[in-house]
Amino acid sequence: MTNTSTVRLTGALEPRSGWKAERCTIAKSLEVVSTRSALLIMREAFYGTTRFDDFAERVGISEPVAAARLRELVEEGLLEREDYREPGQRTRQQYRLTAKGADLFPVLVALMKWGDRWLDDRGGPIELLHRDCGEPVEVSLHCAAGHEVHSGEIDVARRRR
Amino acid sequence: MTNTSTVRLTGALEPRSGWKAERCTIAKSLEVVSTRSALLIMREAFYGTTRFDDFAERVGISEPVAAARLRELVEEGLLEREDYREPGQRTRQQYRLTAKGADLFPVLVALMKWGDRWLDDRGGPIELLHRDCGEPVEVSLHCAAGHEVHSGEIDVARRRR
DNA sequence: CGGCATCCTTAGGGATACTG
DNA sequence: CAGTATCCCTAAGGATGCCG
Repeated sequence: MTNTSTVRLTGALEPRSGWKAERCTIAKSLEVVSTRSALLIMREAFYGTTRFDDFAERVGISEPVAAARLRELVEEGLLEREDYREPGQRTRQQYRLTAKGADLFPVLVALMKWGDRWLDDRGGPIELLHRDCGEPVEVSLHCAAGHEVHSGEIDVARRRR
Repeated sequence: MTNTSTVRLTGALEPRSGWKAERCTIAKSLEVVSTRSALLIMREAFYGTTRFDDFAERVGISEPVAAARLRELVEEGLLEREDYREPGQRTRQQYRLTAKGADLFPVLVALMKWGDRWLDDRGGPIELLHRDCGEPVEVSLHCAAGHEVHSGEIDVARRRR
């Protein structure tokens, strides 16, 4: 009997078919955000942090590391750097989420929810609440027909086209 | 005006409140699976891979790295190692997903979907389909009341209790 | 088959000091 | 404030070879 948590590979994806996942977009995503510091900087960006020193301090990394990660995240298009000046103040810089960066939010929530369930004895320190209705926010897998789906109920196929 | 992609920190979470995210479960999760090889091994586990050599070959990592990551993932409880013997065959080992490991699936799907949208010009090489109805599988954020939610519509609060 | 031992290179990251 | 420069350490990972 096979593990009920595995997906089912169909069509041209069986292990002996020569499929090597070289175009795997999980791997591609990890090329961009596989480091702890990169994902924690993204977390801070979602929390509203925009300034260099705040990123370094709140993530708990040194300035050289913050500088390297921020530069890479800007190069990859997840953050954009802009100067701004409030009336009577000097020019400041800020890093802001781009659409590409903002779209990474489900990854962070999925990591947080997993950690809440498996790595914290009190279910995690914070809660995400839908502002409109106050209900807790969850991450889930579902199909286009609206059914909730688990890993064991999934077929994997080459994208047709 | 603030970035519409950021969440809103409420109550005792404002930047000057002393909140330092030291119990952050995103950070804790990344302690377990922040390396590329760990997450790609988990991907392979979901694809049904169970044997040492297959992990190393299909992930594209050397045996020493595969050995180190598999050992760590077993220690962390995401995989379990077991011996099995088919009738008339010699004993083999296999690595199987635990409940804790299987629960990581949404993280991998979220990474894959992000990569499909932003890092591949054809929307990604593979599709996940709900076996029961054949419809594509998506990952989404929603509240307990069933509303779809985006990052800009979320309040973050300390967990009450 | 399922590893481990050894050696090597590179990347991630900290500490400190310095600059515009 | 927003970094850069320098130095150092450790972790990630590849290559090769060996072993039960």
